[in-house]
This record gives sequence, structure tokens and C-alpha cells, in this order.
Amino acid sequence: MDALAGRARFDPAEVEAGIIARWIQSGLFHPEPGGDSADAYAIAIPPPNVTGSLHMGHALNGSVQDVLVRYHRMRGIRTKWILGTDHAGIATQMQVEKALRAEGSSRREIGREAFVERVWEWREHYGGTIVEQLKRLGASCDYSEERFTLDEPYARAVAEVFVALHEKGLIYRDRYIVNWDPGTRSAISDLEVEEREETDTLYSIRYDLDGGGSVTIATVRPETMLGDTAVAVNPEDARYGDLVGRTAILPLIGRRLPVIADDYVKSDFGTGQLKITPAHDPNDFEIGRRHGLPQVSVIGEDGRMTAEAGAPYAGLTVMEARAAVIAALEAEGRVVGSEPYLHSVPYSHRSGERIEPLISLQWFMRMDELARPAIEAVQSGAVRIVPESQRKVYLEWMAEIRPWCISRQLWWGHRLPVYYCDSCGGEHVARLAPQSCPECGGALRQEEDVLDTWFSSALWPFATLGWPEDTPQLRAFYPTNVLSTARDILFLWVARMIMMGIELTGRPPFRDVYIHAIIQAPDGRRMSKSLGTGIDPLGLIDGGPRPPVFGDGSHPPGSFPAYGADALRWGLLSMASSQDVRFSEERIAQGQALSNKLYNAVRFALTRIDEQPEVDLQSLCPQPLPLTVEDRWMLSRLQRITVQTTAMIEGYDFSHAALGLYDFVYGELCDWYIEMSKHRLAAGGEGARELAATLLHVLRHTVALAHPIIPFVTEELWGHLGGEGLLAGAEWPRPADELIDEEAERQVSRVIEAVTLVRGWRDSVAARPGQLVPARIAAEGYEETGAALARLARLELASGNGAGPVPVAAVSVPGGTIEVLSEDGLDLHAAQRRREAESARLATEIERVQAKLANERFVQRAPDAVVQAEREKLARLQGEMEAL
RNA sequence: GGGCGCAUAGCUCAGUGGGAGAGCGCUCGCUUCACACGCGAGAGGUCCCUGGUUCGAGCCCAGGUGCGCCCA
Repeated sequence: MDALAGRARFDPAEVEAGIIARWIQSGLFHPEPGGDSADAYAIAIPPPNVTGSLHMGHALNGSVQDVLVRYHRMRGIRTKWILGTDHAGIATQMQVEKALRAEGSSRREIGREAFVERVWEWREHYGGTIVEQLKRLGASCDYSEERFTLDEPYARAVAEVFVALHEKGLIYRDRYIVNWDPGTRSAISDLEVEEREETDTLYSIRYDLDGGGSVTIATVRPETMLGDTAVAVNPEDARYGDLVGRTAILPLIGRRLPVIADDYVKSDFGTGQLKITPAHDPNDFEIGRRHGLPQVSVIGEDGRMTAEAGAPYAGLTVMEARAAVIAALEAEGRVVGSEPYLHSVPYSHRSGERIEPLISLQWFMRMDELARPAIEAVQSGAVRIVPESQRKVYLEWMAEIRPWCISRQLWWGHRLPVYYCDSCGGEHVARLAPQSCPECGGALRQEEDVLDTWFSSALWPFATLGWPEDTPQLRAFYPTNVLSTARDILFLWVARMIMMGIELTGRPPFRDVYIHAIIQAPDGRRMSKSLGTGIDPLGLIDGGPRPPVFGDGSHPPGSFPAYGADALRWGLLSMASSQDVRFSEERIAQGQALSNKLYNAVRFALTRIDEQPEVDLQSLCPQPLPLTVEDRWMLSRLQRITVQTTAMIEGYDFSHAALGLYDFVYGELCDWYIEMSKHRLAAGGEGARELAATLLHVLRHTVALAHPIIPFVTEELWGHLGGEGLLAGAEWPRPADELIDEEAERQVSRVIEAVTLVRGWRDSVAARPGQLVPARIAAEGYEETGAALARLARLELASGNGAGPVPVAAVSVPGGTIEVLSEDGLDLHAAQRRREAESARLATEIERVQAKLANERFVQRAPDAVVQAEREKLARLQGEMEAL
């Protein structure tokens, strides 16, 4: 109590660290594995990059998951939030390479072994920040068991999966066209490619035909013509039917190119005659395979032209070669046209460089067989995707899934468990590295490539629990209940987890997939460090730099105030309702206001109760005592908000859960219940004692309901309210049907309306705020609430009925009027304008309702209840008009 | 090229067939014995446009415009 007495504001900075420590120390976040997963609740966190730091997406997703986890823990369910980090192959390797460059070195200079060593050191140094940041957010992860996708047990799971899928024939090696990223010098998967609209020059080039005539092809990549092995037209294209089977001569090179027919060729693009470069265009590659065309690779993995491109071009960069090829063609008079052309160009999501499609020897995973049961799982509802709209996105992508290039020419990651024998040329895939070639005894060398990071991430929900061993953890927590993430990794990660989970464990890895909203910068762009549109969530908790886009108009931009973790959580959750939403600092401020409001409500209750000589706080038993109408109303509303909040959380509607609590705390608990019942505390005695019991009950219940969303302030207040143990481990409030009281709800909502109307009237007659206005209630339905009406509207009620002074004014309220008995200190004249406005409004309303009721078709066809309601409304409005 | 979503107050957003809402901002008032991160009262809207369904449309349907995202 004393701790609260002097402090008018809740100060998150003062209590957050201590509360986190108590939570973690309590062991509440670490459930002992036991029993069956059907009785448990588990969420596997999307593992953040080990060297990353918390961004707004993590903060939102962390808040979402923590609401779910805290709620279920309070329901008494054995609850585990599986924590860990991802080695994030390319991202991490690029960070370390950047550091090496700054030192004037490179990974190639120091060699693979030293480089990998260096990355581990980097991880030791910079890793783990994000886990500490999650603690600051209040995330109730199981910090005692942190996983890492490159840890030894995890690596065993990865090798096991590779070998198993290889044995099934799903993993294979192939020379295939891949997305080559010259920036990382590695192949990347289709999903890591980002298409960007760009304007290039579309050249039209004339190829002569053997035996006379010519074809004209259109291309934005003339340098690739050096690798052409055919010319194609659409088989339906009447113009060119006679060309098929003839031979074109490749300019500059002289190679003879068959003219073929293929459906892929669009007759209305360019001339309808297409050059085919199987080695450098994914579509041409497919056409080449269909027609058995040779593949001529003219661009190498270094992004330069190869020897096969021919002497003048070998060694040139792609752009140099383009200029040289065009110059040579122009010299021959073969460029018959050029025009600007807008098209989409593939870029590497990783390095930002332009993708160079080329043929490379890589490892692939065939996905169609794995996709089938994963599609079925979602179709049957075994896996639910929320919101529903994302379900279709998933199903459509899965239906057209393509092989996944899983090898990466990187050094940081899981090296493929493939061993080559140089003596006999054998290839061995094994869980444990063989000492020598099982066939000839020769020396073995392990595949240099590592696996795509997402390969190991795909195993996350079960590999973190000890799979492939049959561990107690696995039995206790797998399958997990929910996977929460943003939609940008639905394919990259979620779909692959579902496929791998079903394939390897026989069960989908989670029951629900919750796809949360993406929070954009205030200007509508995505939040990103590189765009300058990102903010550090901790800067909102502790106070931190405010980027210009988040400016409050001041120059220079200045900083964010320290809002505290609860404010951040409430704000983010309240924002994230529709698909994309712009960050609004006001919502964070609103969350802070809510925390403070709750804090002060509790502070008020406790300090007032403590002042009562008759009331001993320690022995007081908080319980619902529905004595007065406002008690009954409050307790009834409390049941409703309980049902509502529970349903919102269960339905993943966090925004409405957060906003609903705000409305309850401000609009019902503080503005009305506390205001209506204050005087009973001041009066003391038995009434004060009874009220105290109810008020404390209501506060405890409210604080518990709000805990999953704003855990810090509620945990702090729980202690002051005499709650047993930690609120994080307390029981989730249950609604009590017997406390629902619709009559009390009607009465109190009526008095609320009346108080508001009288206050508005007071304002219009310039009554001083504190002035008691003599009045009489000439309205029905205020038998139990009249005293409250008088107190809150500052009226001095005349005793007796009918007799007494003649009213000087009447304020229309539900059920009648409030008659004002004295004009002392009131400017009744000033109320004239208000009356006129009100009268005009009523007249319009009455007219509309009358017109409606005069409409025969309305009276005939609308439901009786609606018609009846309109009639009652008309009567009410006319009554109000008369009162004026 | 295909698909999905959005358009409501100055700003950020609720509102899925029956009297247009919240927070912030704005105006006016308030040392009302919890809270100025507060309290009270106000001003502010062609619910993007056109057409349709319906007794009745912000809400349902069609078309259009603008913006965003995903896939190819």
C-alpha cells in the first residue's frame, strides 16, 4: 500500500526487470516434460537469426505468442514456448564476410576452417542479444532450454532427414537451371528471388535462314544469344508454319539453329519468333529439355562470359558483353529495332544482385510427393490456417510446388552428408562420416556445399524436442498447437514444416497456423532498417531514437518516450487487426495510458480502503457482493468482459481483446463503477467493508484478465492486491453466469445516459462545474439510481413529489425529464441555441421515422419486431420533443 | 498475365442488412479528496465512384477508379 500511496504514475522502468527475474526464477516458464501432448499447449517460436536483433515483427509476433502462452498457462495447462535461434546461413555469413572485408581480408583468404571458426566466434559475441530482448518484452519462453539449428543434436536430425529422404529418392543431384546469385556466389531457391519491374532495351535482331530469308527475334538480353541453340515459333502461328524444320544461322557465331515449334512461344510478343537459350533462361531450359536441344553455357558462376561465348567475349562481364554483342550486330546491320521495354527482372533477396539463371550441378528435393499429404492436412482441417484467406494461398502454391534447390555454395551451415570417392568415383550418403570408401577403400571427401537454411528450419518443431530420439519432450509437446508468423514465410517455412512434419513424424507439426498482420511504417512502406523505416522495439520500451518517418513534427526528430513493455505490447496487438496496418504511436501511448489507469484504479482502491478504521485489508476477503444496483451492474459487466476476452484470445482476435479491455477499464470500471461507489468508501462502516470486498474482487479479476496482454503492470498490481503467488501462475478468471444481471445493466445504462445528458445541459447553461443545481427527477426507472444520478450530475434533489417550486427548465432523459428548480447561477438563455439544435435534430429524426412508418411496403415486409421498434422510437422522440 | 486485400472523421483504425463509432489531434471548461498518461462537454463524415438487389445498403452483387501485397 505504502508503495503505491505516493506514486501517481506507473513507472515500468522501475519494476520490469525485477518482474522478469521473478518469473524466470519461479520456473513457471519451464514445464517438466510428462504426459501426452494432447494435454499440453506448446508453441515453437519462429527462430530468429542468431546474430539478429529484435524488430517490430518479432515484437508483434512475440506479443501474440505470449498472449496465447500466458492465457493457456493460466488455464492450468502444461504450457511450453519452445525457444531457439537459427544459424541463418547466408545472412550470418554475409555479416562476417563484411567484417572481414573491413579488416582487408576475405573468407577465401583465411580459408573455410578458419572462416567457420570465425562465424562461431561472431555468434558467441553477437548471438543471444535477441533472446535478452525477448525477455524485455515479457515473452514467457522456456529460457532454460534454448536450441540452435547448428547444435550437435540438431545436426544429427538434419543428417537423418537428408539420408532418409535420399533413400526414398526424394533428394537427388542434378544439372539444372538455378537462380545463381553472383553476390553470394551461390544458388538460391525460387523463394529467395524477388522480381522487380525495370525498363530495359528490347532489341530486335535479324537471324538469317539457311537457304534464304530471315527471322527477327526480340530480346532484352542480347548477350545470351551467344548460347542460343534454337529458334522457336508457336505451332498455331499460321505465319510461320513453313519455318518449322528449317535452320537459322546464329549471327556472330555461325552456329546452325533448328527452328522448332513450342506452345510456350507467344505469337503476339515481338515478332512471335523466339530465340532459345537453354543454359540461361528457365523457360528456354524447359523448352530445350522438351526438344533435346544442346545447352551452351556462356555465362559462368563468376558472372563473366565463358570461353564457350567465343574469343571476343570470353572474360567480359555480362554488361560489357551486351554492349559488345550489340556493337558487332550493328556493324553487320542486324539490329533492326530497339525500344524501351518494362519487364520484371529477378534479383537476389539475399545479396540484392541481379540473378543470373544458369545451369549448375546442385542438390534438389522433389516436393510433389511431400506436398500431397500436406495439402490434404489443410483441406481436411487437420491444420487450420487463420485467417482463412491464407488457406487458399497455401493450397494454390502447394498445388504447383516445384523441386527445391537445397544446396548452397556457402561455408556456414549444415554440410551435406555426402561423401565422394575420387578413386572409384563413388558417391555415398551417410548419417555418420565413413572412414574410407565402402566400395574401394579409397579416401573420401565430403561435399563442400551446405544445406539451405530453411532445410533445417523445416524440422524446427520436432528437432528442438530431440527428434529423431523418442524423448519425453517430444512425447509431451509434439505436435505443437500453434505456429504464429507473418505471411512472408508461409511458403519458405510454414509449408515446408508441414510437409517435413508429416513425412518424418507422421503428424502435422501444429494444429493452427496463425498469420498475423504486417505493421508498416507510418508512410505505408515496409519497416526496414535499410529504408530508414524501422524502429527498435526496445526504443519504445526504454525510450530511444525516433527516425524521421516517425517524427512528431519536431526538428530534429528527437526520441521516443519510454512507454514500457506493456504499452508496446498492447499497442502492437491493438493495431494488428486487418491485413496490413500502419504503425501508430498513439496506440502505444494508449497502452501506456491503460497501464497507468489500472495502476491508479488499484492505488485508489487500496489507499481508500486502508484509510478505513473498520476495514482490515489483510483479513478482507475479496468476493462479489451484489448489494447495490451498481454492484450488480459491475459484476454482470465483469462476466461479459471475461467471456468476451476469453473468446477473443481463443479466436486469435488480439486487437479486439486489447481494445475491449481498454473500453472496459475506462468506460465501465473507472468512469462509472468507481465514480458511483466512491461515496460508500468515504462513508465508512459496514458499507465500506462490503464495497471493498467487491471492489477488490473486481480489480483482481480484471488484472488477471488483462495479464496475457499487459503482463508487467498486472503482475505488479496482483502483488499489491494480495494475490497469491505470481499472477503468471494464477488461475484464469471464470465467468459466473449467476452474476449476469440484465435488469441492473438496463438501469445503469439508463442512468449513464441521463448523467451524460444533464452534464451536456449544464455545459450549455454555463453551470459552474462544482455547482449543485436544485432539481427533481420526473422520470421513471431511477428508483435505485437516483442518488447516483444526483451525485454524478451535481444535482441537489428536492425532497417530496410534485409539490415545491415550479420548474424553470426540463432536461429530457430516458423515461422522462429532470426538472430544474432554480435558475440561480445558470444562464438559461444560453441554453436556447442548444434547445434549437436539439429540436432540429429531433424534427429530422421524427420525420424520417414517420416516413418509414408511412411506407406500406416497409410495414408489410419488414419483420414485426423492427416495425414495432420504429413505432416505439417515434413515440419516444415525440415525447422528447414535447419535453423541450 | 493470374490471384488476394483495402478505400469510413485531420491522422491511425473499429463497424458483415434497421438510429455513423473509438483512440489521438482540435475547441471550450475543470487544482471534482486514483490518475493532467486525468475529468467533463463539444466541433468534425458525399462511409471512393456508378449501377443493381432489398421495405431498408457503410455492410450484399456487378462494373469502374485508386492504393497495397502475393504468385508467374
